Amino acid sequence: MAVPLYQAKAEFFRTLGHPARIRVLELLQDGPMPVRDLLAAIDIEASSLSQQLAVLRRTNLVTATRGGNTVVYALSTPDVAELLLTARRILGEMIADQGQLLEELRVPSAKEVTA
Amino acid sequence: MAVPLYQAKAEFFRTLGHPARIRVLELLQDGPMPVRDLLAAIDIEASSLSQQLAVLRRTNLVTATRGGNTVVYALSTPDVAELLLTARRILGEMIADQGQLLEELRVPSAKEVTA
DNA sequence: TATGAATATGAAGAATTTTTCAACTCGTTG
DNA sequence: CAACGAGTTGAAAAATTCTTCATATTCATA
Repeated sequence: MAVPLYQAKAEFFRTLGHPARIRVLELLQDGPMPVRDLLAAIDIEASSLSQQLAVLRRTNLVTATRGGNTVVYALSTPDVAELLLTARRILGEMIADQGQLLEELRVPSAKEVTA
Repeated sequence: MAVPLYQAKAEFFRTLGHPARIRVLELLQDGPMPVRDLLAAIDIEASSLSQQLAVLRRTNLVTATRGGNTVVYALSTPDVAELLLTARRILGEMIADQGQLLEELRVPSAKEVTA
């Protein structure tokens, strides 16, 4: 079953399209981290985190290695960090533009974006 | 209702996570294009394309301007093209790695990726 | 103005993805 | 070896997203 490239791309982006998964990737930018720590940082049920980690593993965005009792995750390539950076920049600009627009229109936003 | 940044990011990626939407963005990289042409290029029902265009509009990734009887779409910022480029590169590398792995293992892939 | 072409929208059902909960695997330690 | 802690997995229910189809809009033109 051949998968056209544009569909592969869509799948790729879709795997980035989940809050927990994004957070995991961002945490891993600073280096490998055991599940325990991810769990502490993300505030989500252990089981749910595992599921999302499984998604990231399946798509080869991260790797997991078991050390004794704990499992340590890491980005499988630093490129991911770069992609996140680009996305962050674009999002920043888009939000800035919107903010500017809102400013111009003097309309209070119903849904503000914070850090 | 405040939206935390990591959630905004997830939403952003999710809107890229659909084959038709990716195709639209890629087609628009070469410049603005009327719906008619998008429709001809994408092979999807007109109504369905409209829905996806609406998603892209809502997230401000594209802009639509009506000229007489036709509506022309355009990327709202060239940054989007850059993001797609980065993603394309990463995907290429990831697929290459997988291909290499498969090669090493001499295992035929069940699901090949083509252009 | 009536008709037609291009595009958009609303709503219902179909399909996918998330969440949740119980059960399970692996090492560790008592 | 039994009991425990760390993670993972499977399956069903809950939530979201897609497709589809009928109906609207909007402009052009007969």
